[in-house]
Amino acid sequence: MFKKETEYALRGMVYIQLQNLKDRRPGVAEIAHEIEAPYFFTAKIFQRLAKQGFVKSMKGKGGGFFIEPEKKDLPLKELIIAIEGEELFVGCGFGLKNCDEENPCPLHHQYGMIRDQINKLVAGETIQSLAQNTLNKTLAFSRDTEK
Amino acid sequence: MFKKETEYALRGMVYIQLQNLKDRRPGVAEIAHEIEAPYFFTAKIFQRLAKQGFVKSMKGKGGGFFIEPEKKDLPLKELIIAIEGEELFVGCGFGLKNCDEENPCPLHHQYGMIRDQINKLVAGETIQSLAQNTLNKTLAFSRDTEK
DNA sequence: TTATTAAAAGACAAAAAGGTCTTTTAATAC
DNA sequence: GTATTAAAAGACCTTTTTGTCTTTTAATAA
Repeated sequence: MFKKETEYALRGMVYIQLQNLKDRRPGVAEIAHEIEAPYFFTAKIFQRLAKQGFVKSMKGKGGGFFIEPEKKDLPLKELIIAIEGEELFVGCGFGLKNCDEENPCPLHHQYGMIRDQINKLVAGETIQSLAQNTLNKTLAFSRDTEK
Repeated sequence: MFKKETEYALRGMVYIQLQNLKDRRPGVAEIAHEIEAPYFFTAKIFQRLAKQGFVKSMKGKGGGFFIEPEKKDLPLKELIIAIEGEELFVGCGFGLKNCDEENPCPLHHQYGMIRDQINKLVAGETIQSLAQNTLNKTLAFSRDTEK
């Protein structure tokens, strides 16, 4: 469904938020390890997210990543679109350019319902809501769970 | 959602089926043109599908592709899996290897519902049912519609 | 100010996806 | 048979995605 980059970004953002709630700022090494993503790839992804303002970072000793309070309630959708574009949210299941109500592809209505659900999900959930899910439900999304 | 290759395959299969219903066997050139896919790429895709038994082909004059009666009711899902594997139908939205009921990711339940819908759609529809959709609904899935 | 820590920047590389083209094989038409 | 038509086979290429690594910059600690 999502690209690897998007998956790593989502997992990493939730991990950062969870740590921030404990007043910690995890660094790339910690994030990559916990979300089971390659170190350098993780570094690159979060550099980009930092440049785009989704996270803040601090260099040097005690440095690491953190999410500003006003950003933690950003819908996942915006993060996803920033990474992989919006095809998933607007495209036709059949891949047709000009598929619409006037001119529907054979999957138009059925696929439309699924696409609407995807939209609803990622527009409704936020990094914060996922972090809360994790806290509430005796969690599970990373090595944390192995305890 | 789907790979380009899958989209072309779905569009092409439906087009072949529609033409078969008119007792025609379209060739690669015709298929590629009608579904707006690159000629050589389309050729490669249908060679593979022929090798896998999803379509039959005939060489030489009057040759082209056709779908055997017993194959036309094959669920889209089988075709899709043959092309791009089953990740879409089994994977975790978060990309976790061991995400399950015991150990759910923060998106587990919400994403699970979407994945179930996708499964239901592609398990329920067939090349034939899509062709019928097209015939019934004053169609639309290709250049045909430009009339 | 020097050492250390950690992110930023950016080059580089491997793998997968997407796409192109030439040659070969098999069918039909003559 | 020969010519023609059209798929099969397979080499090749381009772009995107995924991943790696080195060097630079900025922060803190001593």
